[in-house]
Amino acid sequence: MEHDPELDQVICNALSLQEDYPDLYLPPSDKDRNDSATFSKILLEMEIQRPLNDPNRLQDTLVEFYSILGIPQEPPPGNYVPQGEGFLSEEEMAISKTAKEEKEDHVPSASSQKCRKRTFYDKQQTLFLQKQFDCNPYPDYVSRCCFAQVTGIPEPRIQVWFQNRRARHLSKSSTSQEAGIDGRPRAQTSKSNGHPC
Amino acid sequence: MEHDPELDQVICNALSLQEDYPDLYLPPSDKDRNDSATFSKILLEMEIQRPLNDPNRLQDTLVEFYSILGIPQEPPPGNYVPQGEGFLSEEEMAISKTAKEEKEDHVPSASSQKCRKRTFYDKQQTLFLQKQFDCNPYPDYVSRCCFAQVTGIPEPRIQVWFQNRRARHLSKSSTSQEAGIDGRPRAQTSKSNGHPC
DNA sequence: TTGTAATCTAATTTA
DNA sequence: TAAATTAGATTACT
Repeated sequence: MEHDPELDQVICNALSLQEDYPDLYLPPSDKDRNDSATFSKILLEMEIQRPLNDPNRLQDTLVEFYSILGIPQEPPPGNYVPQGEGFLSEEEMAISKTAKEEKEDHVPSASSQKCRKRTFYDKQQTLFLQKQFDCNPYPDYVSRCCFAQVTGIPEPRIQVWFQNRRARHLSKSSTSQEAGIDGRPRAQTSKSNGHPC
Repeated sequence: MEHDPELDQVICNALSLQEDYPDLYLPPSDKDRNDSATFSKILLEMEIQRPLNDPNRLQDTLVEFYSILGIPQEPPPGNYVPQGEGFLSEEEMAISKTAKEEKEDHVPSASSQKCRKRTFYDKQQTLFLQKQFDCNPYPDYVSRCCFAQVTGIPEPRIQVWFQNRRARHLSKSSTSQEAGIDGRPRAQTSKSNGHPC
């Protein structure tokens, strides 16, 4: 078998997707996944490349395509209400309420949800991350993925957590002390700023 | 029913998690999800708060806990091999090979995977994002989620895409022209740098 | 080589 | 107080 760079690329993409979605680590329920893939494919292939910045129009479009695909739920991104009783079951009613209120607001571009909502981590998660931070304030991607697996916090959030933590902790220690932290001291002046790959 | 801020917080966390993992938009397969939740919970509750920076030790720990939970797969983050034939079925063998090679390398902290592997987007995805960018180079969280749904690209990746795109496109146009782009011109000097929430 | 995804710092805003 | 966002600079890889 020869080396196929195109296949390599496909694999890299797939792995990267996997790593963004730890759910894919689980035994897959293929039917659902294919539905999702089909959905995206149809949307893209029908070349909906008009600007989607009018949320109402996009909302309508999404609902339309979901109904074409025979998926009953309407898909408001950010407040979809799961039907099953797994994982989020206890919050279902409240989420439903939130979604309805959002609907009545009708102006998501206002103050209702410009930013991603702040995530709050519980004591165990914070403690865990702090321990890792004390050991190495610059965890690489693999480590971050490990932390994500253990804490249940998505890897991108963990990355942000470490960024913010470094901003607070390292700069403070560099002003008060000589930044004698294990791993790279790093925060020195403003040179060699890029990533350490 | 009274207002419960604690419940609100739980809901916010849940929504944020959902938004990081579009898979949760799908009809959930509850058993699998509970397995995952249980896994994380056990790991946290047994207070594995020792530093996880030795990947080999973590690897062993994860395998051990997976076996405790009766989950047969070993979970190397970044190169787990899915068993089903959905979504990634075509690449299974090749991914398996990659995972095995990674295993033999045994030194993930070297050059094998410090960074997240670069993701490549196909023409349609790029075209779609470019159209959105031309319309508004500062999509808010809701818009980014919409783009994520349509393109199948995870929201955090879309955020990075727009960051890089702004870095290239906006600064270039501001030097050559007067930055007369729709939406905020923004990139003017170096004041009011924070986020626009 | 060029283009682009990923990473970092520093400053900032919001809840 | 801390998570989220941005600009700007940099690095790695194709």
